Amino acid sequence: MFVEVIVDVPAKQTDRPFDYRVPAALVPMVEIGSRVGVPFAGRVLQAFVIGIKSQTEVPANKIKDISEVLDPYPVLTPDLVELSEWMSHKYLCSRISCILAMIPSALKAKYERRLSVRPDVSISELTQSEQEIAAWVQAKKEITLEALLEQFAGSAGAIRRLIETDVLLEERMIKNRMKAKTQRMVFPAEDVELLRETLLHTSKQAARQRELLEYFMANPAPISLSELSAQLRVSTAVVQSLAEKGAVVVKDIEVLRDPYADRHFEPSKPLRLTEEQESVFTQMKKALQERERHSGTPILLHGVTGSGKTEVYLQIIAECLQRGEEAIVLVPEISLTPQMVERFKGRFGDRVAVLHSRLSGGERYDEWRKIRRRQAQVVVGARSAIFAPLEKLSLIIMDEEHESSYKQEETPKYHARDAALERARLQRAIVILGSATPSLESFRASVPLQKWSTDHPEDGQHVLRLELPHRVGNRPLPKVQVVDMRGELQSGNRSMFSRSLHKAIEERIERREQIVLMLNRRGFSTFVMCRSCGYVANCPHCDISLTYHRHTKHIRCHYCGYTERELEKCPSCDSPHIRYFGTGTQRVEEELVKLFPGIRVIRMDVDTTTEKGSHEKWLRKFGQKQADVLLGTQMIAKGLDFPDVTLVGVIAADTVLHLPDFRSAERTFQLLTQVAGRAGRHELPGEVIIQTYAPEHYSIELAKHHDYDSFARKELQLRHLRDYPPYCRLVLFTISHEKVQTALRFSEHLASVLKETLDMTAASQKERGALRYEVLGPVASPIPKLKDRYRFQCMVKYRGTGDVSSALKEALERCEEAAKSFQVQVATDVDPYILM
DNA sequence: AGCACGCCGACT
DNA sequence: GTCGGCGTGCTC
Repeated sequence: MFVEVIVDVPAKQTDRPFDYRVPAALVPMVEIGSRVGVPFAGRVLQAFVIGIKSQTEVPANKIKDISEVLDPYPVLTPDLVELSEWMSHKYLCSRISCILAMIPSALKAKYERRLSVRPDVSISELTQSEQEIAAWVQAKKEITLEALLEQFAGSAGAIRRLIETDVLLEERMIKNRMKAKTQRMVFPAEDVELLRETLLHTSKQAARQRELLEYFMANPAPISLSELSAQLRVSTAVVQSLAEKGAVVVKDIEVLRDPYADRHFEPSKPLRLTEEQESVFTQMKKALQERERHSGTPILLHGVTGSGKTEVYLQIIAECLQRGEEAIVLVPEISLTPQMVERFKGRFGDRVAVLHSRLSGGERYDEWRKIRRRQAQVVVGARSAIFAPLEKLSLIIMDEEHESSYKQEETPKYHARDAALERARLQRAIVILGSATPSLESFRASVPLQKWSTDHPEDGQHVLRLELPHRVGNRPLPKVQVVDMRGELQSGNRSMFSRSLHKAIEERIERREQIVLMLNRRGFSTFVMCRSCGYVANCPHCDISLTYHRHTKHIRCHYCGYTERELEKCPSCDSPHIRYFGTGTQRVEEELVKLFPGIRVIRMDVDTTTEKGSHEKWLRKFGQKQADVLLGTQMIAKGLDFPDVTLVGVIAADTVLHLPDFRSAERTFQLLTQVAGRAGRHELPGEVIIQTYAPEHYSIELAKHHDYDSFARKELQLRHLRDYPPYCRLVLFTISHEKVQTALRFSEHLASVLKETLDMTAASQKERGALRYEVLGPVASPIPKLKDRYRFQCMVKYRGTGDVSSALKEALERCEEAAKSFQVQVATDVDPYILM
């Protein structure tokens, strides 16, 4: 048996399959997706099996045996192996980076080289320094190579010689960082007769032992030692005595860490669906039933805030489970709150696994293993949960599908929506994309039910659009008032709160209702400026102003981490009038306290929510009405549901609008709609006040009227006119080098190679329809200098159905040699979200 | 990446 | 002569 593997080496040249022989003893343990250890360039490395075959073309003198199988189960399901190939092709990144993104970081192997002195060796024949080293190792018994090199810095040669001459034995290991948690369990003898027998032979004095034996005769289930001693108040000595008599067996067994072990989830029953929900549910159920025949219909669920999307999700998942199948629910990281988890755990109990970044490494590893061992059928998680190793996956739900956090900004720079659609295609699963404000990409691809299958064949390019246009219980959407802040200023109000917002806050405090205040952090001033000469503190390594951090009294670069102490006087004019603009939320908080003495504010921003569990803590406090105002950045716009919130205020709605980003109007509309949806979700009616300097902007005007359809139509028109996604696709190349000239010259080279390869591709695909494309740039990147490197960017814009990835890959390969010799870095971002 | 291999200058 | 510094090319 031979296998093709991808070896865990982060190099371009090795990012291809290598063939190995599987020794007979390991054959039964090797499957597609297995993680194995293989000899590779003189050491043992972790590798992933992507193919199995009975023959190989590799010459016999080259082929080697795999050395071990690292896990009891394959870490990747076959469809994930295939998905990793799609991902590396689509996002122009290495196969191994895609595979590593699919497994918990606990499985990312560390390598370790342990040295020990060979027992029978005599040290006396060695040189002085060699003897010293050997003696040190002997004293330590075993030491890692790293530690030894550090101890005897400068004697690398001697150490190498000792290894080569076999004085030091070297053991190379693939090390798993994560240890399984164990629990001491007491197993009563299966034979009840044996227990009775033991009881007969136990003297009256050993009352505790008799008690315990009687307990086990009544309750023959295994029980943990700690629980047993707590319940029956017996010490472990008693259990030990019984173990010696053979009546019980005490054994450590592996247990999974449960991040929610200390929480109780109130079981919930399916709610009665509204007529609208019911018809949507029926369509979903139909898609699920027909998935084998139609290879899965993707569905866009467009439902206004408070329309009961989650209940529909829960019921379609129940349907999926009833069929013996499995589901993934993707949720944006920030809305993966305990409230959200509770709804899923409450309905499906232990069958739910939760994956998100706030879990500890061990917890995440164990939730993942729970899935791998088929103990969970529903996975709720953030972006990377799309890679959960479910084998009978038939349903993928992506809530708030428009959220930009679904796009990973590190390599591999994948979008979870596209990964979901592709994985669903491979598994014939159905995808449900849910949102109150669908992304324009999804909206444009969607077709309403009436036109489905008549005008649009199921070609994989379209999604079925289902609508939930009303809130549950016919509650009205909140009234939205837009306040023109220019008018406020003209009439003498220089506060950051308009008169309307001020009055509305006052009213809520009086009525003991609650308030959500949102500040769009981006674009709000956080820089350090001299009021005398206008000097702004900039990072010496990046073209970016430094940010003030009040709690540490430091100014810091957000991009490279450069930090210095706060300034006491201006470095340029010596003036002491340095103005520190705190983070936006801190300023708002100060102003609130000043204007409304006694007001209780919970501020949620990066500063207050970095600690584990702090996010939940603050929300719980707010839910228990320990505060009047919840003040925060975008993180409070999503998914929150508090019955007493009757006012939502947006301090400055248009800060994002002026950024040079074609999605800024879309982002503004989405944000305003989402945050407005936090108000009046229950009995009390809600009110929303939006402060802005651009009240006439269509994104604000249409958000005011909750008019998604008009917004989508208008925005699509503009995108079409300006030739932006979803009417074309973008690939962004960012080129960086220490010297401006080198960076620029290489960028020009890359641009011309991109043009050439695209020309060739287009020519060869001519008869199959037009591939239209443009290579833009190079231009200076919006952040022209970062970490002492100058940055330029090239953009490829294309439309059509041809395989552009292959052409771009070829172009990159053709430039690789030059890039390497000039030490130029090229970063590639397919379908970028951030154009910096 | 990181290992072996090989070429070349420095020093026992 | 031998040691170790670094450049090159390959890894089943």
